[in-house]
Amino acid sequence: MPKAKYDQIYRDLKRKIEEEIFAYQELLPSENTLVEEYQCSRNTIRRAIASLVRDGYVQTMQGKGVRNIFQPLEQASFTIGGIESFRESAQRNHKKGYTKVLCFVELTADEKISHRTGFPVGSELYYIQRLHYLDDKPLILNHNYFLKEVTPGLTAEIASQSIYEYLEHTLHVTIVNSKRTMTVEKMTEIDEKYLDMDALEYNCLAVVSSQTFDSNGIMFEYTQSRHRPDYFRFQDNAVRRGTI
Amino acid sequence: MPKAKYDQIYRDLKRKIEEEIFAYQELLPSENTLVEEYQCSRNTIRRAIASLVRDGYVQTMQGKGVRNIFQPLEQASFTIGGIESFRESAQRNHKKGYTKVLCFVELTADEKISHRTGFPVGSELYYIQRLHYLDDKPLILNHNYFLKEVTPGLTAEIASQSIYEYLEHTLHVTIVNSKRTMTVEKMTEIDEKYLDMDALEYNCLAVVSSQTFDSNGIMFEYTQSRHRPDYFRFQDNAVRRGTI
DNA sequence: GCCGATTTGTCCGTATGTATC
DNA sequence: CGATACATACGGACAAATCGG
Repeated sequence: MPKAKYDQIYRDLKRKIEEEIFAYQELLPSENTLVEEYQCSRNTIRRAIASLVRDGYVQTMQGKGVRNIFQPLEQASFTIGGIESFRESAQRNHKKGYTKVLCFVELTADEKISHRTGFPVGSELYYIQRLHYLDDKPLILNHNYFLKEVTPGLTAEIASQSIYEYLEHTLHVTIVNSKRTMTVEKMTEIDEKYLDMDALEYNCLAVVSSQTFDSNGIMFEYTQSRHRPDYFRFQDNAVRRGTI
Repeated sequence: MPKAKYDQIYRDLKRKIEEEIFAYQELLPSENTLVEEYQCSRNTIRRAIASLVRDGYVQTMQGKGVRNIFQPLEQASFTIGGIESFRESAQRNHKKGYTKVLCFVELTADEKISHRTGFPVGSELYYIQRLHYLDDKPLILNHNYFLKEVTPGLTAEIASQSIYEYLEHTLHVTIVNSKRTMTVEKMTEIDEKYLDMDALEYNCLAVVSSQTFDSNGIMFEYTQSRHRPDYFRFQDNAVRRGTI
């Protein structure tokens, strides 16, 4: 739980924007006004605002002010945002999810696995195959590779609950950074079977591959998530350099 | 051209990382060392480093240092990054691209268009349909909607070159923010025809929808880009809150 | 068009806290 | 324990863009 002042201000402003206390296209109070309001330095206010810019909530305009450009949207489908587990995503999307473990083995990275995942040859790994359900529909087929050295004691039981919860709360591994690549791939028979798809309808999947790093800068996870295309949605906000 | 000091330092460090002057997993010089080296304040150094973190180039570790986690990758296919035009992307990926204009009309947003694009009903728009080729292969079918008020004088001729170049250099519109959504959609007959696809192979497309804002916080562009799945690749870096 | 007030952008110096070694 | 390194926060100065009179 971050209790930094800039983070509290950031979250307070974010809430006010989401609750439309600031209207769309309206200017937020000036930085100096917010300094008075929150009793802090201007730097701290600016840091909170920079985070809102990165989220695509506001737009700063030199000489004019900070404009609210947040539009509440009907997110019909399952939306992927920053770094979060399936559980957290399910909660944020107000859905009930559960996870079935299809396979749980230990293995050593050979040349082929190394090339695919980015782990060095010889790394001791857990390989886990899981199916994520949302509202009783199988949506995501997940292939996880975890570095045993960083994630000792992982079990199929834990994998059926939340691996991230185990990592953060029991092992105190902190997830910091995640590099993701999104592509579209042909559906395999395995995908078809587990995701309950008809290849005549869709014959492709949305595939998200990610490498995740812990607070020591060690890559400890490689995951390939294969998503049902009709429930996949990825959101992003790009900002031209200069503001952050 | 940003000539801010923090931006120069950011780009210099980025270059050194890309050229592997700092090795993978190596620690960068400490902030205080960089303060000496670049003759600036610690805040300025920290700002440059924060940008590198956001790019997924480095990882900061309190009490330890800043670790280089950049891995040069073989980007076999066309990669999408931040905000950039097709032309810029083509150059970055070292490919030759050209653009064919399929349709160029002016229209007024009705209820349906408004709902799809986010423009208010009654907005005067340019609607442009374009096909982007890379190495003589049609890769992207683009549907653009531009707000006439912000982008006056747009022509089919300009659209066949670079609309963004016209906007930035002639109209001096500065693109600041872009909200994007990625989904996978069924291929239509139009897609199939123009993108030269065989629906028996792939029957889906990667679809990127984006709303783009100018420096006044006005949404002036809505674009839907329909990508050939076999050449589509989107990269992203997610960071847990706290660093930025 | 100019001037002054307002607002955001950049940069600096300093102090203190916290994590690592 | 002390030294080192990053994290947070403050306050101040000046630049650049905008707006109203």
